[in-house]
Amino acid sequence: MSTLFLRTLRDDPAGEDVDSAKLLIRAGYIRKAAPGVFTWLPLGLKVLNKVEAIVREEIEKTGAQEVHFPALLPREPYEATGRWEEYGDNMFKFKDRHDADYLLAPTHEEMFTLLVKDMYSSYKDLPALLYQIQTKYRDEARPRAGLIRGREFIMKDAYSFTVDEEGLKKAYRDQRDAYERIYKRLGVDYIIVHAFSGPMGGSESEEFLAPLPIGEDTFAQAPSGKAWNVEALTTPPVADVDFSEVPAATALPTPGSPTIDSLVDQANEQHPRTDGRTWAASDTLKNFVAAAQYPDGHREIVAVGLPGDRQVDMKRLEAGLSPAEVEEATPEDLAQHPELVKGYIGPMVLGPQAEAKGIKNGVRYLMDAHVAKGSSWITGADKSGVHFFNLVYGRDFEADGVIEAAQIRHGDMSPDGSGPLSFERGVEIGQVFQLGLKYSKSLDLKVLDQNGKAVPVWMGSYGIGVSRVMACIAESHHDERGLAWPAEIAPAAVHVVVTGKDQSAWDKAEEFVSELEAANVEVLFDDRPKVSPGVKFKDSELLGVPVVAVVGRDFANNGTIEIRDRDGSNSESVPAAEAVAEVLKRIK
RNA sequence: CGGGCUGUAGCGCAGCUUGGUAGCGCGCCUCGUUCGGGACGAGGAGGCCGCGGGUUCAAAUCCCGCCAGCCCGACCA
Repeated sequence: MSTLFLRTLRDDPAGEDVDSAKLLIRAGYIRKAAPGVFTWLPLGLKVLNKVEAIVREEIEKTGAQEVHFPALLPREPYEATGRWEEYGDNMFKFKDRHDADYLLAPTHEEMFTLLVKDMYSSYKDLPALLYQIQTKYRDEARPRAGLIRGREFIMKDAYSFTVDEEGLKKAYRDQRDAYERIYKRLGVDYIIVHAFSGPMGGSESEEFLAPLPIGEDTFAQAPSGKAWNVEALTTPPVADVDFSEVPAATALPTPGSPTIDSLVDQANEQHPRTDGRTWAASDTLKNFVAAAQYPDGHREIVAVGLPGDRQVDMKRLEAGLSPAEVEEATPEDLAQHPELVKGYIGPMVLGPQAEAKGIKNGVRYLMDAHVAKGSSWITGADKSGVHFFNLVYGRDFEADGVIEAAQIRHGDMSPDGSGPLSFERGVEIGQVFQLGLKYSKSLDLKVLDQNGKAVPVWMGSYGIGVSRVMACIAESHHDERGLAWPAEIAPAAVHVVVTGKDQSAWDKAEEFVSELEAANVEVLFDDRPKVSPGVKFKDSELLGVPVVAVVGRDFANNGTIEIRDRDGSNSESVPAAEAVAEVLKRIK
């Protein structure tokens, strides 16, 4: 360490929000170069390289071959898949001196697809499995959490190319298994959640999340142990309700009730129930008007019916209307639909009812999956200050379809019916995806099958956020004194500290380090002269190497070397002659 | 993109209200003492006080503009 390029900091850096970023900077592993952009220092690179090595080793075991694309790419391939536009401001775009458009790749599906298209044209060439470990760029609106959400980050991305869906499923399975091995070896906790595949297209997809309170993704867990990304949650079918006793629907005055709260108050005041119960928000049906903007430029107005006691979850709604981007209908949107009376919008002017009445507004009416057939509602009567009571879904009105739009709450039934859901936060550290034919179709990747017929290739994509995983490990493996790396990725196996002014201890430490190195043990040797023991101990805790060996006072006094774990536990003083064996025992 | 806050030595910060020699802690250099839990003494190096303009005899400090960073929100395969 006397020559290691390192400067540890005593104070937390200003402006870092998460422990992993603070500690990695303080311990001299990384340095911030710009928001969301970091410089890797020798110790940080060591850890990163170890993470990469494990990822490489396990991915190679699946038969994947490593390639390396440029990060700097021309516009054309991204134009072909529509992502030049779709990525929007999140992609770093710029022009070269000839005024040609370029980008810093946020992802490489296009390039992999085109590469295979260039080189292969027969079913005999497949399956093919390629991967790279690459720096990716995304111009995040707001980078945060250090390496966890940066604008430049390192990712392993792999792609499978197979002639049929069965091949894809097998490749998917293989990668998924490899991911489990990787995360286990890295010593990072993970949970596999069912994911919505989003604008990437395709069908089956799972995310690997590191459960961390600082995570930005919320996932739901069922008692069965299964987990879902909130966007991917489905509501289990709700049983039909018997409405034979429900009286005919009536439109009643509810003056000044444009909101659910005011409506419930008005209903209880003006039209109290006779069964002793009071009206509640859950008795009302709220009709939310959304605008769906499709990639082809088409804008559709959609109404969604959902129980009044639930909020609209825009992410889930958007997932249901994919690939459209969804926002609440603007005043301009509503101006085109005078039949939609703000605050009093009801089913009777929407979907099938509208058509039956001859209102040709083209507004699709989608029902949230929580709403049971046969359930009766208080809902808008399309006139200011008037609501329907006892309007029954399936008797008085119908919908054009069912959608997942309502916010999921703690305690809701899980999709597999195993019990109530609970929620936790996590950081996405990997994702496996059955892309299907999306990219092969848009980029025309085909091979000739046995019959000489050109067929599109089935693709899968598999990503691991390498630098992000490292940060997650730092995030979950530290205490108030510093980092505490799992042995597999620690920058060294043992941190040897020499203290005191006794020359024999310094000589012994040198010898000890040589012996360890001869035994193939990676050593971080704190041989800084004129640095007090306290500083060296504090730094050893900050740096987080799992085993610490101290050659100092005890050696001078009685020839022993103290060996302990990073957290100070399992401290033992062993005769110098046995110290190497003791270290080997611990790092086994 | 909206709201809030902050830019002063390598790092963390004070000074700004009330204009007048630019400070503290850590780190760094030299000498000596110390040497198992962030040692001590003495001496030292290091600043376009974010940038530009204005007010003033005089601006880190007051005014205007810009830029950058951080936090909350929007956004986020």
